[in-house]
Amino acid sequence: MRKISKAVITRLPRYYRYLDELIQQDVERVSSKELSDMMNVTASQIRQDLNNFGGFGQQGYGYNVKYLYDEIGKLLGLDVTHKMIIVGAGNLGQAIANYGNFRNRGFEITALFDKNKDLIGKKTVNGTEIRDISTIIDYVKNENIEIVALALPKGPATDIAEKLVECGVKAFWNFAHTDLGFSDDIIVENVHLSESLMKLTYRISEKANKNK
Amino acid sequence: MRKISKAVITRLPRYYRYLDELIQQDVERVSSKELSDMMNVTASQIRQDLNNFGGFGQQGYGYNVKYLYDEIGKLLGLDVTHKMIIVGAGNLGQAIANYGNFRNRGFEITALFDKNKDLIGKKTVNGTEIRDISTIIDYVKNENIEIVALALPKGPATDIAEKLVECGVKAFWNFAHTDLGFSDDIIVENVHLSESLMKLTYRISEKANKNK
DNA sequence: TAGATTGTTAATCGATTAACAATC
DNA sequence: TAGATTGTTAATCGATTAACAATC
Repeated sequence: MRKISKAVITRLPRYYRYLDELIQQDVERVSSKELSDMMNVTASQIRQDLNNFGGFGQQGYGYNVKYLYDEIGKLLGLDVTHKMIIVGAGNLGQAIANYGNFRNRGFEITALFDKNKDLIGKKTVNGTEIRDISTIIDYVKNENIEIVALALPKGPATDIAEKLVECGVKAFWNFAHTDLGFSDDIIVENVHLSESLMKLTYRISEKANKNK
Repeated sequence: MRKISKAVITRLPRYYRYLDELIQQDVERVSSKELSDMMNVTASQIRQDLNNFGGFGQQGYGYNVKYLYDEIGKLLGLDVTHKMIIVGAGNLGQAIANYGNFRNRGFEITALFDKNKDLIGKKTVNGTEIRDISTIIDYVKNENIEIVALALPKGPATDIAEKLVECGVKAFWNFAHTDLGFSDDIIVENVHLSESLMKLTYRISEKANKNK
């Protein structure tokens, strides 16, 4: 299989979302042209993207919605369970824990961790316990945690992440305002909120300058 | 000025972040080569990117860190104040309101809105009041709000956004799990958390398959 | 002046779009 | 069978990298 580009991978979850909507509308089949109209991308691109992974469609028919949805789900690793913990039980950590759909899609959030004694053992978030961050290393080892969400400031996030890498964690969902500089075999998916907001304000100023 | 590509715009906040770190380390000048080593991009790309906007450097010297930082800040619209409200005062809305640095960077969060009577008028987040969502239209008109952050489920988010567009809002920071299908003069910056997480699990499965 | 490093042009690479034969 | 639409090759477009003259 040839190397899949980042651009293609970024589009997969979006296809998945639109297919989910079609399923909810009881739509059984869809052509690349129909999907292209809904999603504002070219039909050509949809067909190219999908054919990176295999022939999911059928000439003269199009794509079976449910089948394509399931296949993309498999590509995205949503057919297996992922054990995840959240480090940092502030608003952001709690928001992640509460993001309802995650559980339905095979994500199992087994614990949150924080250093705040007022939270540890005293509060649950969506039924999940908040544990003492000093116990995280043993926990991760024993529970075979696959994904660690980092919802705490960059200093402590970097420290914790380094320790966790040493004990075998291979995937981080990083909300801290820094790039964790690990080697390529450690997967880091960044969510840099402030950078997203800056893209927004860039576009605002760009528009303002145009109207001058 | 020629059309700036999305890829370039996405990189600007990242340059900005690294320059900020250099300032904090009292570094005065930096060459594209040095920056390229720090950031894992090519020096050529840095020079190309910056030259879309003007000659910020000096041959034989490199770039003055503070000057370049300020110039990129201006490009990103961070030299002016942006009035923003947050719709949805759940964990995510509160997390956004508490994201400390926003205020320092010229973002003024003037209110949160929610439909939950237990929150309205009863709680403040980082000093900001939670208001009744039924009052949002008048508020936005009177207060001249520029950016609306949508931190609520897709159904209500879509409804509210449509009403707000009618009364003149031009920019949304959208955390709802949907693409708001507005015309091009409405700026929408999406933060699709679940799609980010799926990119992560894609990479996990990809790696697992490779090792088979 | 010599050395360093930008700004910028040209070359390469990769991604998107167009076109159409294959085939359901 | 005829019509529709995919899968796939070829053409185009755009973004990244390389190279080097300009210049501080």
